[in-house]
Amino acid sequence: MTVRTRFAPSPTGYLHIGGARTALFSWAYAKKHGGQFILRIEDTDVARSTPEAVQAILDGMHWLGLDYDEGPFYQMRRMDRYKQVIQQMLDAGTAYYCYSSREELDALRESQMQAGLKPRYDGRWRPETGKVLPNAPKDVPPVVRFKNPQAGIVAWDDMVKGRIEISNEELDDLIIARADGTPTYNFCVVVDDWEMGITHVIRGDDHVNNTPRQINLLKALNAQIPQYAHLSMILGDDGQKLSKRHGAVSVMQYDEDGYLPEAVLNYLARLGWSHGDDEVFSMSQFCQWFDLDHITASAAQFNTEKLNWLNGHYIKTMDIDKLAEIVAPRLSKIVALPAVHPKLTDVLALYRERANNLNQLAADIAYFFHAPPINQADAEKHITLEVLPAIQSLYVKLESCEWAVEAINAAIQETVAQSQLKFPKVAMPLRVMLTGIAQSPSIDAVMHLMGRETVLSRVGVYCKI
RNA sequence: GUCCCCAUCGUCUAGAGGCCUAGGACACCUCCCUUUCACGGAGGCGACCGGGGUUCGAAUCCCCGUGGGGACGCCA
Repeated sequence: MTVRTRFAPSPTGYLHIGGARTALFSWAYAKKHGGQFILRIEDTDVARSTPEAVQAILDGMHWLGLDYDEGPFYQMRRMDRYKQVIQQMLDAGTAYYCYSSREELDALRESQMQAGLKPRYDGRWRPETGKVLPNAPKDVPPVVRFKNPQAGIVAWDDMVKGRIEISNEELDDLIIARADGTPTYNFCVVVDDWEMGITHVIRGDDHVNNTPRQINLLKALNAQIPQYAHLSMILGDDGQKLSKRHGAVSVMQYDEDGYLPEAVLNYLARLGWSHGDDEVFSMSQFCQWFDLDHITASAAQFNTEKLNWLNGHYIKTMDIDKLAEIVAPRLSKIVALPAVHPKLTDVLALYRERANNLNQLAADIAYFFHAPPINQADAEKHITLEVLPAIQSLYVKLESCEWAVEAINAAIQETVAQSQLKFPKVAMPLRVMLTGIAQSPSIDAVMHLMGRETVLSRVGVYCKI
């Protein structure tokens, strides 16, 4: 039996970080076992589903590189099939019409809650041998309910949480078709998982409560029961549940915020799953290692600091040409590139070591491409009357020296010796003049890369007598 | 309220009864490297929720508490 997994988001919002991890684990599990990963869009909630959300999910999957073998399948396009199955169940007596109005149901729920009971449908329209049903009201379009077993237990061995048993007494007859005839979530999932041959359902643990209902439905349909693995949720950086206002941003927001998909993927893989002490690994390595035995059963808190560290790691180690490709558009947003400028890959070679964010990296190197604003505090601290004569004499040397790192360094050393200043006394003001701030890589390397013309023009500002 | 799930450093985690004086990573601190800031290197700080069992032996198994979370929709 080949493994078939699926990711089944409802298009009511972005692909957020929790959904992305669920997708990642499902994807990896299929890859690991040489099976198929299926994307299914659960869009039966017509009121809340939007094409924009569908696109956002597709974009997120694409950015992360989570490719699917089949799909995307849209549930709205399978309506006929669902209705067919509902009719079969009606005919087989495993489902029935219920004419209770919403108001009636609300009142029932209310009174049960008051009495300290779990709110459940009381089965007033459930046909039973020997039971006399009320007359169907003319003005209430009926819903279809599943005739859930009333005794016994439903149990499954969850691949993450272990054995879970629920008494059928806890369950009620869930609605599988609305009054307008459209099928509901639990029913569509069951039909789809069944007909798409899903062998492993890997999903968020907010679905644990749906599982016994789905298993009962599957049994009523004589369908194979898949394996279930329920992943615990991801909490925000502050330990709070992710929500619209609480960092539940789209994965695409991470792209916008300067993160590499490699870093996000690696981070997510390690959040709730482990392979001994391994922290940094590629997706192909992950797909070889991934299993359901090493998934943590408890919720995990998102940690941006660690993501930053991983992001830095991938920025430092990735192919430099590819890095340049990614940084270029971010740089363009900050500065218009001049006709003549240092090669981006050369600049990145000098700067990637100190970066852990693509946007920050682009901002940090912008001074190579335009005259930077000078930080006043840094200027006042380092560009002093005391050092100006030395800078002026260096300027003259730079006009004619060979334009190589060693030669530039020699010129600075010579200036240092002649002026009897310490090296930093000369290097720091240069930094500020050239980069605008007091921190940069080796000043000689920066100058070399920047080019003689730019260096002389930026230093020259301070050399007018 | 009812049902279900969860519980190791601040955070992510290793841990399948003796390998645990509880390991790694991020963060933090110190030192080294150094031409500033980073990077890198070497150290350091820091945890088994509480109580009972079971056992020669428990972070690991069981029970009870406590705390946290989820679910109880004609949402998914």
